[in-house]
Amino acid sequence: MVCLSGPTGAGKTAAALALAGVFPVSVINADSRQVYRDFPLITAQPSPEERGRCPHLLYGFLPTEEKLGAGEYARLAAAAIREESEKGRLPVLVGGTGLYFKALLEGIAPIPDIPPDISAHWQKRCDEEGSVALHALLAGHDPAYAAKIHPNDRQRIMRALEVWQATGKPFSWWHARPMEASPHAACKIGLELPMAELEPILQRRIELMLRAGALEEAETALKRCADPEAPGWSGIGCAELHAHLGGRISLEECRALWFKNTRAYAKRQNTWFRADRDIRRFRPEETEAIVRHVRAAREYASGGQRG
RNA sequence: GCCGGGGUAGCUCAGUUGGUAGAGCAGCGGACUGAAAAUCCGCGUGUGGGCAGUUCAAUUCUGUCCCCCGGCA
Repeated sequence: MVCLSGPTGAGKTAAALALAGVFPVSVINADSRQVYRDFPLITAQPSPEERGRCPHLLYGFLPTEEKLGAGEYARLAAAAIREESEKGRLPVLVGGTGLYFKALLEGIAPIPDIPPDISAHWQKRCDEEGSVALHALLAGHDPAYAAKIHPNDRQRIMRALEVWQATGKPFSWWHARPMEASPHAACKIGLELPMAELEPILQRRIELMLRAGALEEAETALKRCADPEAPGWSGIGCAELHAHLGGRISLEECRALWFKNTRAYAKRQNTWFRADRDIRRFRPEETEAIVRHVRAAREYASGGQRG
């Protein structure tokens, strides 16, 4: 399979379709936001026209009020990869969510789902006592993991505490258990663009989204699910439009915030993918080189099977 | 022209009873095991508007000039 990563706006969809012009590609989403049904435009999902050019899986199927954890994603993606491979198609994972790629390729600790009341309990305690106090508490039960995370990192502190309470085992105990990595060899490709070149693209894309009806999309989504805390609303663009529709910020402020947050996100994605030395990097317009690279990887893989 | 407020980091500002300054945001770098478009961490030399004066020492006090904002003319 091929894993196509890179920051938002770098042209992953176009590169995937270029591959689809040469190989029997099935595109599988690897983006935590493009799974949402109510935000096809704002999360930059492939258009219906684009989806018509080859099979596309795991896009736009989740309602706004539901969340898709990395483990559940990895299961869905692994099943899709297996099915498409069996059909003789080349699975091309496309997305910008580093944790999803990691969970899929390297596996993820087999931790059971946490009952919602336990999560809510730690959320409440964190609000009341603060993350530093809970970090100290965590250090008493799981010093190894507490040492790895910062006392301000409430999200990770709460996750570790709820796993510990719900399973009776420390978070780091779970991490030490064997994980199920993907059996498929991955050809990792990363699109890369200097921030100075990416910036105007991101700026322009927001304007295009607004012109194409992003406000209307958010209004419709608001009728289905008005809760700004719902998982689907936490996407960049979604949250800003929600605030604007609620009258909390002007459209101009919305635009500015949307761009600022998108840019910061692209930087975080670069940091994540830069750390992976197995990724072969290309500029977005190097489609021919990308095709050659994938062809070579496929020949190597099939040769390896024979020999 | 007069009266008041102000000129300090890229931006918005704080502070220094005189010992040459620090927050937020932005920017840059990093971490990342089920919310990950999330959640966090690290990085701060800037002619303190210009010039002069007082002082051992001025961003701080004094004078003067320049610029911005509000009011009065």
